[in-house]
Amino acid sequence: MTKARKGVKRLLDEAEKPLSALDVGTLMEGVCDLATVYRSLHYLEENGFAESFVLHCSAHGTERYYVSRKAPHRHWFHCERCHRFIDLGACRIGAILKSMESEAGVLIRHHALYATGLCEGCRGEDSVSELVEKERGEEGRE
Amino acid sequence: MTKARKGVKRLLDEAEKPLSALDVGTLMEGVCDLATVYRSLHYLEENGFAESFVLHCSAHGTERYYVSRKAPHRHWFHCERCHRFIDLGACRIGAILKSMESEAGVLIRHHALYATGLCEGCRGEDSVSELVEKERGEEGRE
DNA sequence: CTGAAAATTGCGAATCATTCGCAAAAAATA
DNA sequence: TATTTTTTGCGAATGATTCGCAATTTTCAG
Repeated sequence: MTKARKGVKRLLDEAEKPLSALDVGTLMEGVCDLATVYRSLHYLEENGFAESFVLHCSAHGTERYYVSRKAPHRHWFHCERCHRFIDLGACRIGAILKSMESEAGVLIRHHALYATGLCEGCRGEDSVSELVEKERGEEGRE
Repeated sequence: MTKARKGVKRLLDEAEKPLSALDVGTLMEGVCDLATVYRSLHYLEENGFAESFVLHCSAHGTERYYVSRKAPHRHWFHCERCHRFIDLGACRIGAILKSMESEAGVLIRHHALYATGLCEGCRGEDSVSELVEKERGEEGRE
């Protein structure tokens, strides 16, 4: 494994949250090129060292996020207000996926689950009423 | 509601699978511009008529897919080989999300769950052994 | 070790999905 | 029906990601 790949792998292994290619690119500044970061992420994902999911948020647009597969598969929450990831713990939907799998007659090889909303710190009265109000206004319209 | 938005809404309401902006754009050909399709999709999502998730696949790259919110929330499977969507049925992870929500102290307002793998038709012996073999080779390497 | 042969990088130029600016056209209102 | 407010078309940005290709590293056989 080359220096670039080792470096990217270590970043993912040590990260306590999903990293975007750009996050990794910034952390690898001076070590390797951004194109190499992308190629390394692909390499790591194809070889079972990492996995990714794509998330769209107002602050960062649509980006693909990577996490190490060193630790057991888990799921993430993304705050719509402060745009931070919060760990939702280990995957608990294995059984449900199994039954969906057999009912639909498919072979599931990967899955992605993430939730979005407001984190503990961001759901102060202001933010909540603000959002609820916004929603009320919008849903009402034709 | 304008003609363009009505048209896009009807397409989503009648679709039996998630549609990408490009899918919608093609179906709206001659009716309205692609930029308007994007704007209409945003309008529909913001106003509770539709919801979206982002999926990356080898055939179509990273695209955002939209589904109507007319029918109850459901989840989808995407075949890695024929790249078709298959309905996995109504959402069954409400309770799990609720517990994750309280454990993490967050307020979940949306979630996305999808699975990928091989659909019934695509997991013939050839394709499966091919994939398994590919994986064995890759996972082994350093 | 050591010198190919094979695989990976850097860099800059594409791509691709998506968004924007702005004047023209359509819809909501008075 | 005139007027104000929104939306649309079109073409030009953007932003993330990918590609081509020569230069550089790695890997490997000897």
